[in-house]
This record gives sequence, C-alpha cells and structure tokens, in this order.
Amino acid sequence: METFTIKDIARELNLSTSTVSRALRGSYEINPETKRLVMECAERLNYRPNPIALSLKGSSSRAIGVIVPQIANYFFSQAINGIEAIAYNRGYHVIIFQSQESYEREMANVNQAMSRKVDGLLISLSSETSDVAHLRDVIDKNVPVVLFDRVSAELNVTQVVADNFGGAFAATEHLILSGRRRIAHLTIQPWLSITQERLAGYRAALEKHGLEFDENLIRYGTFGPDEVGPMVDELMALDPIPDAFFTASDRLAVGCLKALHQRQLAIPEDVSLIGFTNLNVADLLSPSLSTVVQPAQEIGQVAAERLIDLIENKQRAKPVDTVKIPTELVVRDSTNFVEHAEPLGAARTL
Amino acid sequence: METFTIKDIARELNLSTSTVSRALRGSYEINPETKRLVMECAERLNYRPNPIALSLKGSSSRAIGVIVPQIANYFFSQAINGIEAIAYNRGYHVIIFQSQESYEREMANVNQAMSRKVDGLLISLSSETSDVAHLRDVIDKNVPVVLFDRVSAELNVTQVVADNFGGAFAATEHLILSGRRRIAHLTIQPWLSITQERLAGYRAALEKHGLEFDENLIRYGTFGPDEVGPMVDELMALDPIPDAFFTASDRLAVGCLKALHQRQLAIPEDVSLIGFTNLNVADLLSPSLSTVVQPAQEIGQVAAERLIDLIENKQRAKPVDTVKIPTELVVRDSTNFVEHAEPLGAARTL
DNA sequence: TTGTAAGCGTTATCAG
DNA sequence: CTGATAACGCTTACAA
Repeated sequence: METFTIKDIARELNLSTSTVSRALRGSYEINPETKRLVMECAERLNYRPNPIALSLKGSSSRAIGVIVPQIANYFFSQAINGIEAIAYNRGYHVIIFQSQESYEREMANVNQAMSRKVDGLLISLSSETSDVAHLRDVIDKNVPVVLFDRVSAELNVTQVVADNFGGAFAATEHLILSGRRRIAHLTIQPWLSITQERLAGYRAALEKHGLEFDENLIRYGTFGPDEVGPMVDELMALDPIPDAFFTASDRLAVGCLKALHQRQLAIPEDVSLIGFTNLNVADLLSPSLSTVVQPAQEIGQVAAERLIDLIENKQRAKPVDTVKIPTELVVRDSTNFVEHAEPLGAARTL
Repeated sequence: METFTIKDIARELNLSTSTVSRALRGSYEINPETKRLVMECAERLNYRPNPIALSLKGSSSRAIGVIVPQIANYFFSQAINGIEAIAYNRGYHVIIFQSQESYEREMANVNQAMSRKVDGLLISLSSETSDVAHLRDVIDKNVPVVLFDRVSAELNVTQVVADNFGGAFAATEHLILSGRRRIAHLTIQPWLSITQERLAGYRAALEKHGLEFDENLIRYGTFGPDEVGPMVDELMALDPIPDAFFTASDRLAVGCLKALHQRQLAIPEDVSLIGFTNLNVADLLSPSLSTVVQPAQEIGQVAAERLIDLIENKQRAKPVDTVKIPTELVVRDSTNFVEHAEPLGAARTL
C-alpha cells in the first residue's frame, strides 16, 4: 500500500509533473492520448492527491470545521451525523471541535479551524457567546460560515434552525387544549436565539387562547447539573401553583421529572409536562412527557449542504437566509407504548 | 486578525527564516538576545505556526484520526467526547470519520486519514469488519494505532475496552441471585470481540451457579431496526419460556422492552430484564431494567492518552496491552427514582 | 501541447 | 551563532 505522488507518475511516463497535474484535472490544452496514459497510470498506482499539499497551496483543504458546544449530547451528535454524511458524499472531511460552552474556547476553536485552512465553518454557538467578532473575522477572510441551532441575528450569514417558535407554540397549545392554564416554562439562557423564539411561541399560544402571560412562571437556567431542583421549588411555591411544565430541553425535562419526584412533589393530577427535547428514548419515559422533536440530523444535513454549496460555488448558491426546519409534536397517549408499559413497571419488583 | 508567518517575523527583524524557526523552537545554538527578540515579535504579531505546512514537511500534523461506526450513538459520542478532551489538552485536533458499520467505508476512512497525515489513529471497528489488513498497512507505516471498544485480537497494538466479561458476569449473576433460571441473552454479531466476551461472562456466571447453558436462549442480532421483535417471539415460544433477558446493548434493551409490550407479551412477573447499556436516561426507564454501565468517556480518554503517548514518545510509552476499563452494575430498586415514578405515570391521563 | 520554475510555510542540512 | 538552499506535493504563470 505504498503512496504515490504526481512525481512517480511523471517519472513513469517521462512527463513533467505539470503535465501530469494538468492531465489529472482534465485541463483543456492537453493531448487526449497523454491524458489517457496519465489517467491509466494514476489508476494503476492508485494515486491519491495529497490533501495537505493541496491545502498548503491554498486552493482547498476539502475539510470543513464543525464547532459544537458538546459532542456527547443527543442533539449535536445527531447533527454531526447528518453533517458527516453530507460531507462524505461530497468529498469533504469533518474536523470537530468542542467549545464546551466556553466563549474562550470557542474563539480558540475558530482560530484552530482557520489555521487548518478549513474550506468552511459550521458552528453552533456556545451558551456563553454573545460577541461574535471572531466569526466576523472568518467571514471577512472569505471563508463561508453557516450557523446552526444556536445562531446569532448579528451575523449576515445562512443560519439553519429548528422551527422553535412553531414547536413551542404547538407544545403550549397542546397543554392549553388539555385544560392547563398556568403553564410554567423552564428554559435556558435568555439571550440565546432559541430561548427567545421558544418563549415567543409560548406567548403566542397563550395569547391566542386568551391566557395571561405571567413572568413568574418563566425560569431561566444555565447548563449546570443540579439547577433544576431549586427552579421547580420556586415554581411549586407559587400561588396558584403551575398546572403544567413546558421545558426547553432534554436536560431540563429529565431534571424536572426527577426534581418533582425527589422533592416528593409527585406531580398532582393537574400538573402536566411537556418537553422540548431530542431524546430518542422519550417514548420510554413518563407517559406525561409529550415532546417536540427536533430534527437534529436534518438540521445538520441542511447546514452542511448549504455550506458546501457556498464553498463550491459562491454565485449559484442560495442567498443568505434563515432556514427553519419543522419540528414535530409527539403526543403520548393510550395508543402509545408508554401507557401500556405502566403495568409492566408496576408488576416488577426486581 | 491577519495571519503572520515566519517570514514576516524574519523581515521585521532582519533575520533569516531559519534563524527565526530555530529561535522559535528554542534551539541550543542561538543568541539569547536574538531569541528574545524573535519571541517578543512572535508574541506581538500573534504568530501561530501553520499546521498544514508542518504536516507537509512530514514532521507531525498534530491531528489524530478517529474512526467510529456511528457518531449518533450514545456510547461513541461519549467516547469521542473523552478523546477530544484529552486531545485538546495535549494540543491535538480530532478528525472524525464514520464507517457506518461498513467495511468498505472503514477502509476508505483509513486511507483518508492516512492521506491527511494523521499522527495516529483511534479506531473502533465496524461490525462488518473481520479482515484487518487495512490496519496492518497503517501500522507498517509506523503510524500508531489504538483500538477501542470494537477491537481485534489479530492486531498486536494497544486496545482499550470495557470489562465486558466482568460486566456480563455481574449482570447475569445479579439475575440468578434474584431467582432467575432461564436467562435469555440477546446479543449482536457473534464474531465481535465484545460479543464473545459478554457471552463468556454470561456462561461463567451460569456455571458458577450450576446452571446449564442452553444455546436456544442465545439470539444474535445485527444492527437492523426491527429485528428484536422476531427474536423475542422465538424466545417466548420456547418451553419453558425464559424468565429473564440479558441484552447486550441499549438498542436491544429498548427493542426488547418495546417488543414484549407490543406483542402483548407483557412481561410476566417472573421475567426480568437487564441491559448492557450506555443510556444516560436508563434510570428513567422501566424499573425492571438494571444496567451494566459502560465507561464510554473513560474509554475514550484512556485510548487517546495511550495513542498520544505512542505518538510523542515511542520509547517511554507503555507496552502494547489490552486495557480493560471496569464497568458498573446499576441495580434499580425501590430506593431509586423509577419505582417512585410509577404513581406519577399512573396518575397522568394526558 | 508540454516543460520550467516559482511558490505555499516550515524545517533540516550544510556552509559560513 | 546565523544564513542560504533544498525539500515536502502540488498548482500555475510563463516559456518553449
């Protein structure tokens, strides 16, 4: 499995490297016969151009940088899955960076990606990031950037997100139609676009059904591990208490379920729960947990496609815009697995 | 945010690029004053060596290749998380490849990683892979390789795995001590090392407790989506039926739970279930699902550490061996969240 | 139609 | 102690 270079082909055929190079990329001004010979020889030697040399030359590295807050997260790993699939099909490699929800580290990641000469950058902002100057630098260098999921209105680039407004609206309306009136909303950092859109969807649903918006029912969390408990405590101390929870993430949904239980605040009959979540095992969870499913993989795919379009063809590519991928509301009810699973659970005394 | 090269520093200081290069890497034979000047200037210009040029030069790309069957998988995304963390600390980048459980694609991945001149390769074999010649090529080229999780006994390199034998033994023994006698084992492709080790642990536990091994109770699956149903059907048609399931993966565990339910085969009181799983939400699932938790992140970390040790220092690095990271048996019982969650489920009528 | 030579950023070898 | 020069693999003016 030796590795051959353009030089080897040149020597073999008594040609110059430039001729070989041109033949390989099918240049006009080249003898068809020579071309054939070169192709044949390249095939025979199993020639593969050295991507490193290509990137040094400055043309293209055929690699895209992907920066996410966390890989070990169902949403992002799904998204990366989608990205990698598209990238592979179109002949690109994926270099992964984790910002660990740190602004500092995100900037470092961006610089590293640039020094690796990535052809484009796909990024989902860390929760700490509010200043996007580091991305402006990238854009100014003419490296295409596409944001996904955690986006920023301050950047005039293509952005791919779930339809957070629509999802939140559907979830909230679902709870209202089930008779809930005081719907608590557990969400994340208020300055994130996704937070704002979800909150807007929530408010719109309330408004449509003539319910008043109560600021006390909204709780903003971070990404800490044990923060949900106190939030739930506060909410359950309100008068009247909430009769439903709409949580903005898997983590919050699971945390909320646990907190309610651990505090012996077993959810009263009139407290419902709905999660804005990506859990693939959601349908094995509590039957009270209907979910708004995020099309994580599709978001990754669309983002990667748009980015590669930009890389390969700045003219024909679609213009800058914000793509909203629809979400799906999964309602758990008696036709569903979970309801039936209850006796299964009840019968067990392991 | 311009990007400066060694040339810029040389010009600025009226030195040659070679001197700058040497000063930067703290060569012996260099005037301390010159060195200081160079350092100062590099600092001022925020100089960063171009990794592409470095790799072309052949020394080191400071990138490691990671090939996994699937990113969107709890285990692998956790493992990658661990890998990336270590790599970042030690100044390496991670280039990710998915084999999609395909042997073909795995070979392509290996070649791509090599042409990217990765300093080392971390790989978890696809389920289709039985021939490992492609990895031999890599090793012959003196590129360090470390296998993790899906390993191969045919390769004389460092391998990092969960203690599958120990975990399977503990799980099986746990079921036996709970009074089970006919424990079905749902597992994956028989030629995978992890399958063999888990099966061995299962057999060892049976043997220790004087139970007979019954081949009929073992079912081998692939990674298809809807294969568990038929497997469960067959098992429940046995006489006598199994009184417990020991499943070898998240997917199988979840599939088994669903299948038992969907087929109205609601698990009889005397059928128990235990999963060999990585689900972080396992403790929200059926209380009957005790799990053997795989230390995914730790496996990734250890594998990355070993690989980078090999890359940086072939002499002092630990010798080739197989590292077994302990697993943990999580038993769900009444002190646990899930048991208490039952009334929560029962009370809900969404 | 093909060859020559320069250059991408860096390091290594060899002189000075 | 420092400076030329070549080389890594490839592309691309510019010549021939």
